[in-house]
Amino acid sequence: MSGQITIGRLAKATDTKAVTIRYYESAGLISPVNRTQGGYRLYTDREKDRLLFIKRARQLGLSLEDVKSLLGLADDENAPCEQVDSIIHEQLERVRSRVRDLLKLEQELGRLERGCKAETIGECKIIESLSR
Amino acid sequence: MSGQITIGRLAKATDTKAVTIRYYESAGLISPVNRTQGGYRLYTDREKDRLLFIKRARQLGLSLEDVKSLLGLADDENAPCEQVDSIIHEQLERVRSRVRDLLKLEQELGRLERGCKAETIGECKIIESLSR
DNA sequence: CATGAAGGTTCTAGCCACTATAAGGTCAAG
DNA sequence: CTTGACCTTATAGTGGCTAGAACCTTCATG
Repeated sequence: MSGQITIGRLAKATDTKAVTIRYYESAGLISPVNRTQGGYRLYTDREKDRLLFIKRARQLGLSLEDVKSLLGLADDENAPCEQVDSIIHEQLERVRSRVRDLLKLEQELGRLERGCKAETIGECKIIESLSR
Repeated sequence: MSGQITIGRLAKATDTKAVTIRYYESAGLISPVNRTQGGYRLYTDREKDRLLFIKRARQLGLSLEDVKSLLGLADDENAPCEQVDSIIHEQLERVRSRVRDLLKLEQELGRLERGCKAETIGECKIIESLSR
């Protein structure tokens, strides 16, 4: 029961930045909240929960678009969770494919690194590989 | 000895897009070339080689900034190749660290995927995890 | 030599998810 | 009432392109 807090406190409480919270509002992930007479945004636990949800989803590497979908889905208790599953599944596939690509890259970079025993650019195997 | 070619032909020859080549020029990776009377850029093998160098470096995941440095270094035969090595080494480290992160993500996403046997959002373990 | 298609030119805006900066207004404590 | 921490909006920038508009050039045809 922390009552109403300003954006800075919410930022601290959720380890986000105030600008990011405002950005989420402008992007439609968090709806506009009540303001003080002076125009300061006032947040409640509701927004804190929502922001933490967003944070956790972002930590899964999901796009804001996907996070937005999840937030929408989360609000309808009786809807089937197929779409949730497929968002997660597709993300998993993206991650797996990215890992495969990066492992190939790691191999290649490793080969280059080990291959170069030169002192000067003229003899450098790395520059040589890149040049053809 | 292909002589002078227009941007579209260079693009085809290097599997790049013309806009990308112009972008590289504006970014300082390729220097401005001679033009026809009508203003068409005319490229030679020199630029073709340079572009292929850029492509290969980009395939290693290097930033245009790093590619630019490599191009600069490549031009000085007698310079030590330390800096080349360190660009590659740092990229390798970035890739390794990214792989580690993505593998953790894969674990987490896999757990979520396997954990959800629910039919509706109300019982969905994924939404539950994200909600706290 | 005229025409038309294919391909070139510059410029501007958009993508994503922020980050940075400026110029100003509000709030609470002392 | 002043101070200083915090808030406000607006604008521009990041990287590495991509998309589109409006216009101009080139070159193979008829």
